[in-house]
Amino acid sequence: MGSKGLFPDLTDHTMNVANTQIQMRKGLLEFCVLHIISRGEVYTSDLIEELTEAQMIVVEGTLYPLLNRLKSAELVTYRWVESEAGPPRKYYAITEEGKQFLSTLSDTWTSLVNSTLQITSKN
Amino acid sequence: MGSKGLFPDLTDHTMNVANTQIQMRKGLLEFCVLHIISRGEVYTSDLIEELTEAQMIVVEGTLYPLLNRLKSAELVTYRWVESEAGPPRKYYAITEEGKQFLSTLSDTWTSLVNSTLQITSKN
DNA sequence: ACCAGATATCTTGCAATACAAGGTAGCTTG
DNA sequence: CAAGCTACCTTGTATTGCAAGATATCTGGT
Repeated sequence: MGSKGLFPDLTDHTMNVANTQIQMRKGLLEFCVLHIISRGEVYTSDLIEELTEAQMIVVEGTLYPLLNRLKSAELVTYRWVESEAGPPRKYYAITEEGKQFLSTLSDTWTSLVNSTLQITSKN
Repeated sequence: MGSKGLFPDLTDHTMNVANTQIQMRKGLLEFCVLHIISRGEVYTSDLIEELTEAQMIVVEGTLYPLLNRLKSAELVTYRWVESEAGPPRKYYAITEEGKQFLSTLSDTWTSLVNSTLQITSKN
């Protein structure tokens, strides 16, 4: 939000709903992706389809780096599978380490929902 | 997670639980802070106290920039109030614009909870 | 052989922001 | 008037969602 120019930043009221929605989804997206993968092998288009069905829109530019991070952290693995029509696909599966991580994330998510409820239910 | 050095980044398994917890809270923190302010004038220590009670830890270095962003976006206002013991305090109150914003955030939050539930309840 | 289109993966650059750490300043007490 | 507390603010770092575009594979029509 910083004004990096020479002038006072009069247009810097950029805190908008869309931006906050993005913020809210961070981390949650990782949680959901890991959960979907934990249910069985999927590739990227499968993930996008299920996330979109659940009203949680995600684009490729977001998902590929996220999957690479999960892979680097050894929370998921993948194997190449040839497609009947088109280039080969990376099918992702969860690791043991990933399962433990997912379990902790579930607890964190439950806590956050409860904390938010505690605050927003006050009047 | 990129390896920026000359060697393969063997130590780059930095995707940890704490990090993801931070991600999950982004945006949500703004939502909760705005909600607390909407219930009546508070200053920073009040906010920290209530957030801590709800297990949503936050430190000053996070909260002050956040409050300044809310002020710049005209979602909240503040007035100086002298303290009986110590330096004066900024007491924050929500604006009409802030109330509308908060209402939209509530809807977003509800949607996200439902989306996550839809995904994580599958098996 | 070749080209167009569809599918799939990956990369670059930008913007936003939580946090750690440190700084400034007012007030009270001994 | 020095020490300690309270309160507000700033700087630097790391992370990451997204837009936009690049690369590569396969199929089918000509």
